[in-house]
Amino acid sequence: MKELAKNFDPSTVEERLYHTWMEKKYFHTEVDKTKTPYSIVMPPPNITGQLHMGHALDNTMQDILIRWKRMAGYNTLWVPGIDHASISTELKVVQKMAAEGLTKADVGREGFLERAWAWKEEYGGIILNQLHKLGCSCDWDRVRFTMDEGCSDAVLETFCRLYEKGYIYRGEKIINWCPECQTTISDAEVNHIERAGHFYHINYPIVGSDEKLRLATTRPETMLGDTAVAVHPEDERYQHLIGKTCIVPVLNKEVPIVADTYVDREFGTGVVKITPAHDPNDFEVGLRHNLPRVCVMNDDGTMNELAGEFAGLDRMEARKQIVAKLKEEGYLIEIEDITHAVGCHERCNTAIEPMIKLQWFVKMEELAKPAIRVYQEQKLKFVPDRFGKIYMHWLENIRDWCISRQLWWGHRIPAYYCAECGHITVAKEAPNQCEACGCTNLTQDEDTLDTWFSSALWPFSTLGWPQETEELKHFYPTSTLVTGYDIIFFWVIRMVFSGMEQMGEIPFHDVLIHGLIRDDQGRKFSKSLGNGIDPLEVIKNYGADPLRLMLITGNAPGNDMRFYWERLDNCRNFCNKIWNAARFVMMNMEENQETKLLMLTSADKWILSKVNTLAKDVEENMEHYELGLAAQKVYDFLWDEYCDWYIEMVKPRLYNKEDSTREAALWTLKTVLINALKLLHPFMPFITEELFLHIQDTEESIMISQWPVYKEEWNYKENEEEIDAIKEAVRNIRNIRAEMNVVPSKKVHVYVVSENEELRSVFERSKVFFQTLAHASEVSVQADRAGIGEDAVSVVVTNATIYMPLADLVDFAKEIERLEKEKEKLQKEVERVEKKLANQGFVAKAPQNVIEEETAKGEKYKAMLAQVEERLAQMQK
RNA sequence: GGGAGUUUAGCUCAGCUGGGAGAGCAUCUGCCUUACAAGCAGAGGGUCACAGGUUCGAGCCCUGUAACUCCCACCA
Repeated sequence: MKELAKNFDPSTVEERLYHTWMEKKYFHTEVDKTKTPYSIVMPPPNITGQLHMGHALDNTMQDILIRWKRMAGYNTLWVPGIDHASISTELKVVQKMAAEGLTKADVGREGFLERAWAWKEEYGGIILNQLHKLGCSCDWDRVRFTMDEGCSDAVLETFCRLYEKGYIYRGEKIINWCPECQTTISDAEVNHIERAGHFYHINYPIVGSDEKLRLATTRPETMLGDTAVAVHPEDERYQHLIGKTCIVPVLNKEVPIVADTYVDREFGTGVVKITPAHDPNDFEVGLRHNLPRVCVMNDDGTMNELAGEFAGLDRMEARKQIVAKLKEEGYLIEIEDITHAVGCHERCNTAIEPMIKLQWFVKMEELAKPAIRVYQEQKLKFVPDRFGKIYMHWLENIRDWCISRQLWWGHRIPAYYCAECGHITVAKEAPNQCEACGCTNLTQDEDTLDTWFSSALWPFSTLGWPQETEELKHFYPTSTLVTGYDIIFFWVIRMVFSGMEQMGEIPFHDVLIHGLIRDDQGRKFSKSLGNGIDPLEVIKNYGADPLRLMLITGNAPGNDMRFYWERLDNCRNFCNKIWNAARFVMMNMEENQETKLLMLTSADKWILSKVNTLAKDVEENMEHYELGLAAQKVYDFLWDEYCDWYIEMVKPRLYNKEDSTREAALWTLKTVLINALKLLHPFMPFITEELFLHIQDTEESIMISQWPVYKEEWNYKENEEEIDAIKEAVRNIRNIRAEMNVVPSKKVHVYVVSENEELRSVFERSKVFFQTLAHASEVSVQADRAGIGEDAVSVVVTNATIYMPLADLVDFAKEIERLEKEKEKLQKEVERVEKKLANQGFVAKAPQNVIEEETAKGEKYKAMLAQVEERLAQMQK
């Protein structure tokens, strides 16, 4: 048996153990139809990112589930992977090129893609290696990338299928345009940020009248694209103007005054300028009234030639100059300061410009229906359930998904345009000729797909789809998806409708949602605040196990949590605690033990019973995804019950080599520890494995050992009660001693007086515990207080009174005072119970077991009260 | 405008289906007891945001109020 170091040092074990696990292929899975499948696909981290606390939490949770199910005998599969993250990566590569003085135009599409792939090769693997450090037990033989051959095939297949069914279409619609990134973005990528702005009140003169229409706008530059002014059809103030025309100032253009219910009569003056090319609502109004669309902006956010004298100016500069001109010409009435929500690109925070462009869309209405249905039918379950509402709300209000991006890094849209007839051919393989006119003059669409288009297929593309692989048949639908609530819109929803459409089945049964990790002040981790904490740094200083335990405990599912170094200290200390407990057990074990008939004592049976219950409780928590509660229970068991009580109780038997129950103690120490380590393994894989290997003196890993289950033969209820009585007595003695400042080195004679014969025999057998745990010099168990001097302090426990002669230390008056207080307390308890039991409603309606419990409590307190009273009577004599 | 979450010990948070309030850290006291001072033994500290209601019984369920946080949303 190898000696253990005095303290746990993660750095010496983690790398070695992980290496062994990899070498022995413990993470690898083959389809095994004899076992129940349990599968998880990892939310693929972006190749641009680095491992942050969110990843650490997300993957720890997945690893816990996988390790648990693996030990419990399931055919477990955890597929790791990475995401090409089209826009983020493209921006990174562009930045990198900029440092070399190059632009995308300089290197061309091919050259750019070469650089992007090089980026992927360089950085893509880094984050996956970081997951090794966390201890993740994913099947590394199955690593996938959203742009690898299989995933790309799945993307093309999906695109073609959706196109054939009419779900994908190309259309000229108003989209979100980022002038900075020069691409479209989806609605989900727009953040509405409250910003200070101005409300510009402007007069639009009516043609053929002296009247003016007063209206207000936050974006005066868009008036250059105005093609109408709208009022509510039932607004009495403007009835006479409907159908007339007015003049757009500065531009001096005549536009119609239309009536549309979109206008809110209550808001502002009830008059709205209509710019169909630059506002989603105006676009709709324009459709209804057949208005022309005038786009006055270039892709880079500058004004175009239709902006007349403002052409070439940036939109913000144009705004200033237009306002100046309005003022100069007397059209500007007022500038009001307001704060309003401005749509911004989540990647670069640039204010997005709604623009009309010809883009590719996914028609969502029909696709959303099955996704709604599976939730309603409870086939898809969210944990915690409240996130299901967010999911539903989004699906019920879904709009068509703009999927084309003006980027190069990504899946290129498989649409080919005919130069002769304009026909669009959509096909997985580049066609040789136009399917309409047969000519060969075809060019492929320049755009790529939204990065989430491929992520949406992840649960089945990683299992081989569109091929009908064994893996796909066996592991789809996957079991659990673990992800943060911030990604439900982007990803979860799209996976569900994609799964339903392509596979005809949900992609996963349960969606386990977690919150965000924040800093100790509750702020989000962010680069600009510089408050980020690198998980690798934590692992280096504390170890992966403490980090994992810290992330998983002390926080309710779905809630955000704060990162506290103090909690990490505590988790590290816990590691050291169990390390030393194991060290203690091993120090006492001998080589070549003979297997003797085990003589289990009450203490042994008590702790076996406890670890047995623990297995049951942990299992139950795990099944409900209450991972933190499960971990907490193992923690409490090991520290409180096993270390602080059991090990202390067992020491005398170990130190006496002649003790006939020594073998039983060692066996129990080992058995219970092994069971607890197994229960802890999913949470803290490294330390549990290291200790397991040492204690068992084996090569066989804990990660493929059998998960503990509840055993009826370890149910020792009576022994539990017995030890509980001992613990109560010991605690009370310690309490008194501490209160009276009796130092541990001062041994005291302890008298236990009880009328209960059975209890006396329990205490009689347990004298040693009073000696070791309560520093008793001698223990006398008797039926009455014969022989106990008057100078004793006393304490009342269930069915017994304990006396300790402490002659010089006892202050009679104080002692009486203490007992009076105790009496008062007990009287209150007795009253409380009696009142409850006298309540007819309670007796009639409360469940039987509750009534029984209360009755038992009442009797217990009454007995204790009698004991206290008796003792007081003695003292007052 | 709609929706969700939070409010429990000095701090950060648990508390699973309603049956006498918990942890870690911090504070105080005493211990270097041959597994662990990253430890052991003890102590103090909470009208569970507020107001009603349901119930024999509410931190937990219902209604309302307040404060904070987040998400969604086209009010120009």
